Amino acid sequence: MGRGKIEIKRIENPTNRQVTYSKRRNGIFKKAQELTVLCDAKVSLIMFSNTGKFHEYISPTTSTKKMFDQYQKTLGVDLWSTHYAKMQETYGKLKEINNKLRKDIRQRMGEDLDDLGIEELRGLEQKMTAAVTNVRERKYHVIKTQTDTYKKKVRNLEERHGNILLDFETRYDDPHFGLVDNGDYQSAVALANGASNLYAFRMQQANLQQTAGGFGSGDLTLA
Amino acid sequence: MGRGKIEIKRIENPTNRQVTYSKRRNGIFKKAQELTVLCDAKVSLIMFSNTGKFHEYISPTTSTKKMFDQYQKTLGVDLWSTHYAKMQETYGKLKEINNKLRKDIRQRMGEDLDDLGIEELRGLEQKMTAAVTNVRERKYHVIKTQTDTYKKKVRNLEERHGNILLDFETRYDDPHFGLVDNGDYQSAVALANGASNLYAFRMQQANLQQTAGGFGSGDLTLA
DNA sequence: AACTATTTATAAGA
DNA sequence: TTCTTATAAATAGTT
Repeated sequence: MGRGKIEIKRIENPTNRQVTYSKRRNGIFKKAQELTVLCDAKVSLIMFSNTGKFHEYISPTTSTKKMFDQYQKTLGVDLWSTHYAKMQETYGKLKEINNKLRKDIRQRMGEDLDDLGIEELRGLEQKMTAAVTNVRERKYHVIKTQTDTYKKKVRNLEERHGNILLDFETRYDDPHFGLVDNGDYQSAVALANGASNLYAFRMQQANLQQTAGGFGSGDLTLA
Repeated sequence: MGRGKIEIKRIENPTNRQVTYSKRRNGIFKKAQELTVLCDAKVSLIMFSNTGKFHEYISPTTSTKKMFDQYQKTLGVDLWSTHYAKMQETYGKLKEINNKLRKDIRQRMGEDLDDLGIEELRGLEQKMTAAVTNVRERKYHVIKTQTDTYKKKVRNLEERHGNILLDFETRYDDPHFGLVDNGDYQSAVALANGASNLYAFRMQQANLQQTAGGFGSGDLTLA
């Protein structure tokens, strides 16, 4: 349909090809639109030129996504559905695992035991007993570690106070040294209350060791 | 392009519409194919008639899926990606939950306790101890139930055998009755071995009660 | 991008 | 659906 008949084969001249592409693209789009209107059809027409240029016609009554959904539905399955199916499958498996894990936990919580037989119950009890032992041991370990830490801190404190007291006593022997300006208020008070209180003070610190054996989280440093 | 010019508007006559659809469909497919060849383009043409009939043209150098991937790539993003992303997100959450559940289980198994503080360990131990108690109680319950069941069965057996023996003894008193044809082989043997064995046989059945107190799952019915 | 000779598509009818 | 054919529409080559 033109000045001359053409053979339907690739147009080698790039300019010609481009021009023909442009003209025929318009033509086919018009046809698509006419078909849509005349026959009340839904048409999706997507084209990429050999240079990668994108053009599309889509009937106004639909959308490209709808067309593709319908396409997949019509052709039964594939395209993305396999991907979808795999995702769904994965999802299902994850959920299943999730449920099993939850059930396991519930049983370890002593619930949902109705469908366990005696052997299973016995095994569960055994495992749990062993586990409790583990937890208990770990607890003791942590307690011990923490206690040791406190012990060390207390020992450190005792040492420092011992030194302070020693220092103090030394300075006490030296009447030229200002007492209160030492800056250690407690030591000063202790001194003021006499020698017996010095021991009490020491003991007070030492007693911390036992108190610290508990689970308070205070940090034992000098104020 | 026909015997008469037509207005581009929906063809109301269904037959005419169908005929036109068919003719023009061929036409547009031919155009698409020519465009593909002449201009080295990629064309995807998908159509649904108003009656839902599906037809498609796709350039031989590509595929519908490829066209759609390219379509999505060209138009930036979306279409399925949002759906995908949501699924991926859901997966992530499920996986995370599963991991937490697993960790919980591991801790209830007495493992992976390193990052628990004393309070947590103490709580865990307490919960587990309570749970073990539950399991143990359930176990005892099941054992008791099963034992009761066996007891009943045994009692039933004893009764039946008591009756059989009684019956047997009665018949034994009646010389007109054929012994072996009774069909009860054991009873017959017991008889053959004398009265003391009758007692032993009775005891053998009674002893089942203790044996059945264990956890064998055999069904205690007469052979 | 416009022109136009010519080919092609197709509306109506069979 | 397919064929036919008069006519409308598309477009190849040109400007």
